[in-house]
Amino acid sequence: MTHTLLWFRKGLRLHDNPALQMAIQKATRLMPVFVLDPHFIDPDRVGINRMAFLLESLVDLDRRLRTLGSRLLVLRGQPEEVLAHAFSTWQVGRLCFERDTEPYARNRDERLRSLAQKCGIEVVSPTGHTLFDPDAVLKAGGGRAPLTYSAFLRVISRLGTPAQPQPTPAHLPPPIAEICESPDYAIPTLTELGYTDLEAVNHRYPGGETAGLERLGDYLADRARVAHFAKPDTDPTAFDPPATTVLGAHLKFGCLSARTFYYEVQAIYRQARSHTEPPVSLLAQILWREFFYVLGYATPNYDRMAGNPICRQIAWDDNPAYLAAWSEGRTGYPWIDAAMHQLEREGWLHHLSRHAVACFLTRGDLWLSWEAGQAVFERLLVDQDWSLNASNWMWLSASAFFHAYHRVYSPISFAKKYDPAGRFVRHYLPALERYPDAFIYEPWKAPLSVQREAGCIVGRDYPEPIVDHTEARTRNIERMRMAFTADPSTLPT
DNA sequence: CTAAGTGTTGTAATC
DNA sequence: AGATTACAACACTTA
Ligand SMILES: Cc1cc2nc3c(=O)[nH]c(=O)nc-3n(C[C@H](O)[C@H](O)[C@H](O)COP(=O)(O)OP(=O)(O)OC[C@H]3O[C@@H](n4cnc5c(N)ncnc54)[C@H](O)[C@@H]3O)c2cc1C
Repeated sequence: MTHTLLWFRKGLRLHDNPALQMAIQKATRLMPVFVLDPHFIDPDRVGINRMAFLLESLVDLDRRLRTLGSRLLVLRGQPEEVLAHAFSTWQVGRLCFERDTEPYARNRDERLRSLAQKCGIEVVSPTGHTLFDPDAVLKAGGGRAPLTYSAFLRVISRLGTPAQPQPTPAHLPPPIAEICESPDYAIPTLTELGYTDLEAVNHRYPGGETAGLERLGDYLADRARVAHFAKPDTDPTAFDPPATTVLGAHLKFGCLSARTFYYEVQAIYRQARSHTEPPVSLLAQILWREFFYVLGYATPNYDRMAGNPICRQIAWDDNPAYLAAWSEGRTGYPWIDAAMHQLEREGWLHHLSRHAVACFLTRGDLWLSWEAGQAVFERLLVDQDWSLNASNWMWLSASAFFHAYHRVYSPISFAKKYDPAGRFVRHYLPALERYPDAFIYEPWKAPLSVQREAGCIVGRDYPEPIVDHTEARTRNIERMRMAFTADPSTLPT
């Protein structure tokens, strides 16, 4: 007779879930638990779209558990406290949870592990979130995380292919009788968690395993698009529908298994006459995720410049007015502002839009720290993912991985090649809706008569550009050059 | 050790 | 119109 507590954190799914598989091996009673940790429940730090996505994912998980004779039990409070209580009241003998390599999680899980062991509880914590065990990747790389993508691909090729996805169980052991129908463990509402503006929930694809698998199926149905997917050629201004999968949040919360994604794409490649290759292919995208997960695992202070051995040390400015203008989408550059409004409204941006706004904030125009941008993304992105967010911010700010700092995105010309008529800008910045195409990316250049005609006067109804891009770009490339020559001692050894 | 090859995704001017 | 080039010359990996 074994009472097993299965602790869901990420990995909010029943398909390909190693922790679940191990949990049911010996269990006579299975208690599937999610803990509402106050650390993650904070309307000031977690945007409403991501919280809504999480709650949808929990509702779906509960529904799926119930079809297998089980249910989700939501506990509220510090994980150590509420789980310690659960261990004793439910006579738990075994604790299973998916391994999480982020620093907060490693700390938390270490404490939980020793607590459980003190209570004589067996702890099982398999890898399930990534394609490979990050320790196995490190070992294959000689104990270091590769710093280039191609070196990373070589290293993982030594590991063979990722483990095959595990099937969804056909039935589950029930929880102990007293709590099967108890209303005490219900999934909360947004209001209960302190969110007030419920109208603002506007993410495009709902959360949950069911929705994630469905979205994957829908995207993969266009086999030619999958086979010929080339990331830099996808259109950042496409929004209805977006050009890429928008599966980031499902992958981050584990509603969708990375291995399932991997093998489903492989299946299409096998039937296609030809397909694209890394680094641009669709399969390559899930490998980028893997690459950055390993780096985040192996690198100290990964989400900061200070004390981060792979991050170039740069004397960024501190300018709260610029930062506010950027994060609130009022820089005076319509393409940048429209993207920031899309981020705020929907919690998602195309990869190249992320490039554009990140470059603008850091080395391109405003010369502000990537950490400030990371914090804004962390709050607003539905697919916010600790390793990926930090990695990509370092990339765009030329702090690590990427060094061709004279390649600066233009906030005027870049989006024009995709969307000369400015559909994207008009959609996300309705104030500019009636501008003629010729001025949609540079409204300040429109003659006053045109501005009046369009019903939007620059400086009154829409801001003047906060910096002159051409000047800022020249100056910042020079500053970059100095940062690159100034301090070679900060480079990794 | 040195040296050559390589690197997801820029822009603007030019032919 | 699509490819080529200047811009200015970097870091990491591997031979
Ligand atoms: C400044 C900046 C911050 C970012 N922050 C995040 C973040 O917090 N969370 C996040 O998931 N992605 C982040 N990205 C990476 C990338 O932009 C998104 O993963 C992608 O745009 C999400 O859209 P999608 O799911 O349609 O991507 P697709 O192109 O459909 O890719 C499928 C999946 O592959 C993975 N992937 C794709 N591109 C990358 C990449 N560059 N790095 C790592 N994994 C990748 C993601 O899991 C993604 O969902 C960031 C990029 C930048 C430039």
